[in-house]
Amino acid sequence: MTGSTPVSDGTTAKVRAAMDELGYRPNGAARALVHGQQPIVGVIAPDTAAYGRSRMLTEIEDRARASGYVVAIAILDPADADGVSAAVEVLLSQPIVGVVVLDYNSYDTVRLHSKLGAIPIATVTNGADADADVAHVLVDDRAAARAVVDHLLDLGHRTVHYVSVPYYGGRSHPRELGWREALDARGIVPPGPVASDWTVDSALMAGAVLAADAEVTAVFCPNDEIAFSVMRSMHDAGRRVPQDVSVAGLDDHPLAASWVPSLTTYRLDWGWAGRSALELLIDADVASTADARPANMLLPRESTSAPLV
Amino acid sequence: MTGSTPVSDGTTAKVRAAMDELGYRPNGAARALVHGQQPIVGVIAPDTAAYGRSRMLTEIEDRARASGYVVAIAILDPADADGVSAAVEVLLSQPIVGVVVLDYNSYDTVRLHSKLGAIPIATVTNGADADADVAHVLVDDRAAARAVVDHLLDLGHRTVHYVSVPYYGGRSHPRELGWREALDARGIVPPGPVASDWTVDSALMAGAVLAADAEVTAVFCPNDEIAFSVMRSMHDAGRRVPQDVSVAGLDDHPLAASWVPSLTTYRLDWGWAGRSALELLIDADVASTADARPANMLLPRESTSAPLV
DNA sequence: CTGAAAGCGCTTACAG
DNA sequence: CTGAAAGCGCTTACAG
Repeated sequence: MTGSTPVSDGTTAKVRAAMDELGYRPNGAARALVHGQQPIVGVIAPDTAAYGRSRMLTEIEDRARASGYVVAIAILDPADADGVSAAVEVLLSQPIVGVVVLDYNSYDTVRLHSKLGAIPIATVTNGADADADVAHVLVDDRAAARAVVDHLLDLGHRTVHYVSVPYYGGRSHPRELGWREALDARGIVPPGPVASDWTVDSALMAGAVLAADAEVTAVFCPNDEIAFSVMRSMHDAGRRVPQDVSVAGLDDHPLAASWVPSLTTYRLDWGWAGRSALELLIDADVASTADARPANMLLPRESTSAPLV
Repeated sequence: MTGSTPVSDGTTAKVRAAMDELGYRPNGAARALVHGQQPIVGVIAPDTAAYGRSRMLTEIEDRARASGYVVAIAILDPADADGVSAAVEVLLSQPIVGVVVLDYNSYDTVRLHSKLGAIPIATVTNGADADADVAHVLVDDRAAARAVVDHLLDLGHRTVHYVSVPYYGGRSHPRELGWREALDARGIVPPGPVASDWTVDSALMAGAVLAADAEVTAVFCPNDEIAFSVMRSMHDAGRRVPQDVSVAGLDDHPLAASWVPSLTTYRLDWGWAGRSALELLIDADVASTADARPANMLLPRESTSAPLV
């Protein structure tokens, strides 16, 4: 069956026939015992419903299955350190091949555990905590944010406001850094960001705060979902998008083009990121991913325009 | 360690200390060999990015982890029978506890394989192919659709149009059946549905067809994502929602309330469905799920109103 | 080519 | 309470 030893055709056929007749299926656990490893890769991520992660998960699973691996998933709140530890324990109770981490925040926690168990990990990072010790795929959030803010500035806005979201260890999100960089480059002092989290309700409130400020003519949101809610709040406050306020997001969510007005955003190739991270784990031939670099791009749409004079 | 045999406290402590020092972790494969089963449950679903399924997956994983199970996922196009078979093989190469099927369409395929391997399965079904032989959680799509269409009719619309989507074996989707039922109950002959699939582009085209028909004053869409696109097409054609055309969806997508106009829809408790399906697999005490019945409900919002006279 | 032994890392009886 | 044997279902050398 394994093909490791020459066997006559007749015998092979007889064995195969018996297998079919009995519905025989090799026991993966026994196999794993011998090989010392299960053909399983773990994925750890918070909230896989968010657009980027859901894309990555889909592509990881697809790529893994193509190579005969099963994907085991743990979805957790990275803030819950105990929960993360427990989940890692459950995952590592199987002699799995490695773990793909789709969350920057729980990154350190997982790395800790991975060291304990010597389990390989690969992570998708936006650069903030890239670490030469850990295999990672880089998604350049900062450059993407800069491109969006530059677009807004190029349209003639004097400044661009930002909705901030919590980030790893109290640091600034790379998208926030990109926003600051773009303003700094033109000698503009960044206005104070309006705080939000990743929920719809919180984003609606942040949007209301921005809508109430007559100075605001352009808003950059850290992702498209937040931008949708901000546009809603602008509408509720009677401020037209883009005539009164331009709003831009980041990711290119599937609904971004359907929204009224359609959302200006920046496409990030999350599918590529997920796939590449997985290959880091199961492929020796890592270099092959280098030339598959994604075509990220700015997508100007209806939600942004020059400010009214 | 297993607690199956009495051991003195001193010895227990020494063993624990040694475990910590060596970073010992029991080998799950060896354990599984003895027990004849891995603490793994499989999940088979197409496109986990869609709202309902992403909710179910999240809850399934959460519930499974709480009981010490790992969730192994296979994401596949149900139309691809060979792909489904292959994925099931990969999944079943592990002696897993069972499989939760989140897709009505691939249901039969999986059942076939599950019979071969005698692997228990639990499925989330909308009633169309409910089968007493298979453990299932019922999500009453038909009743939900009826409630939405009734709402539209109650507002005074003479009829309600429908965007149809492909379904299992060429049959009508239960949401389509609910739509027909509601119209039939009032003696209204259902207008021909406009065909679409689950993609944004296809829904936009269906919306354009409906927008071009001056007779159309109310549209029921099989889910919220499609409704969003239909609203976009209405806008592009210069038809106002809800003044000229009322549009309603089904699911209560997180963005439904943020959309402009906010979308009238019907909340389905997908989290409950996923969780319950998993419990069917790992809990002997199935009855406990019965009284946890979800509070589904109609959510009238801005996208629907009485027709202009 | 074929057959039988050893061993993967555990758990469960079963003697002491 | 402690220690050592048997066996879970496979794969890999190793004799014939």
